[in-house]
Amino acid sequence: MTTGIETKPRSKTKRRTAPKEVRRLQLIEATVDCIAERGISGTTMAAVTGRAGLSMGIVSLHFESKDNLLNATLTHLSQEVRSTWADLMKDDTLAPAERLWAVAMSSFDPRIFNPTKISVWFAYFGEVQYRVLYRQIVESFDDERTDVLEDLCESLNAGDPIDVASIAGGIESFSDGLWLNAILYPEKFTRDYCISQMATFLRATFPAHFKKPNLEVSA
Amino acid sequence: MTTGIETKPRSKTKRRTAPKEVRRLQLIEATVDCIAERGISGTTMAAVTGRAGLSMGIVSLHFESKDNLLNATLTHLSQEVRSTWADLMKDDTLAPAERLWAVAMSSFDPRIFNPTKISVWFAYFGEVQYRVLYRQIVESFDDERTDVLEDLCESLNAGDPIDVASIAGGIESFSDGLWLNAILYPEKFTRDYCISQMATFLRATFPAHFKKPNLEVSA
DNA sequence: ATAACGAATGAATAGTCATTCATTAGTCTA
DNA sequence: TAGACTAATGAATGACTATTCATTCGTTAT
Repeated sequence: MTTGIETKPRSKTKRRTAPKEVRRLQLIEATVDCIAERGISGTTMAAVTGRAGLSMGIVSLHFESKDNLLNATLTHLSQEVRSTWADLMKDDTLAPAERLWAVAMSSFDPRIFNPTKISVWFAYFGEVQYRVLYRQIVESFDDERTDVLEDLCESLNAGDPIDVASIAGGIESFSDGLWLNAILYPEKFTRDYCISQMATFLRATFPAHFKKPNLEVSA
Repeated sequence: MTTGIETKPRSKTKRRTAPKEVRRLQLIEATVDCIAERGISGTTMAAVTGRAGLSMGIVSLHFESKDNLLNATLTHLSQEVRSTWADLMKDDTLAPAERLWAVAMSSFDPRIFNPTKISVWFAYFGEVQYRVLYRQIVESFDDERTDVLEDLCESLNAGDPIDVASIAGGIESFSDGLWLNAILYPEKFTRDYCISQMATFLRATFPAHFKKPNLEVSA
């Protein structure tokens, strides 16, 4: 620890063995925090394991290598985003318009829409160009969401398939753009501001379904 | 060159001295290419200087340090984006609606909207959370564009100031989101697709000013 | 209680990289 | 052309980091 890396002081109790899944999650969460604080390249093994309160060798024990840990962390983030919208879809009392609204707004659920998580996402996006696996992981989860959005647009719109794909693409782009601005300009792009931006977007896109006294976000 | 780094073979002619500005630009351009290919952390001094056909020591001669080179590269990119829209504003024969259209569409000018440039932008965005200077550089150029967009919206809208800021924020977010998707999904988010997305957005936002047989992009 | 096993440790290793600076080469002046 | 000045070089240096593995420790079964 020659550098000024902030580490959670190792617990004074004797070391304990723990189930594989506990250790994996512990390391993934430490990785998320490290990336948010110092970026992917600043996320050294010493920093991750120190923050997790474990020893250096533990990563190869549970993930084989740093690369694997980084991949697992991205997969974990993707699953977290997926469950944020997919859980809402389980409620089958919702009308299609409400479902579309809920999925679109789920991007701003505080569990995933916060400075730490968003900055980790953009750390990965910054490497997507030359890390094939990162792109594949992100794509596999995004595809699923795109399909759901397209189906929902279809059921509202009865439009031709091309428009449906385009509208779904617009919703996703807009929400990605709001995420980026949320880390660039957190003062302006607060959660409430982003939600109201998305609301305006949805109302303009489906004026027949979303009226002025708008539906509320469920999250 | 123990790794497989691709370097432009050093020219066989004798080395030449060159004006400071030539060397600086040469190094900045090599840096852009390197970042697009291997990310910021993969952008080593050996990679940059090798690609520029120069020796390792040259960076400290012209930029003092790697950090300075990285800052200068981001500033260079920002200036390039700025001049892409600012040059269009020089044409004072354009009506406000045409000016707004032109500024919004300038994001997709091939000089700045291409895989190399966009991926370098996102490499920097990925570090913006913990590199104060990166955020400051981006912000200083963005503020200027936001002001211009707000003024143009104002002159179209005659709306209240809050709406104007919000609409400008929407245009910027949407264009950022299209950029991100352009590197994630280049097959779908082509230049033409992004332009048509932005056209739809502008028409929905200002139905009175942008009719179906829409204005053409000037770039 | 103790043996046996797997989890966890962390010092040592091997490698990478930014920076330095003594040296070399091109250019300009007198 | 000689001398002086500055641009450019690249080997050497020192700092940092992922990975390894012999050792230690905790837990479980007997």
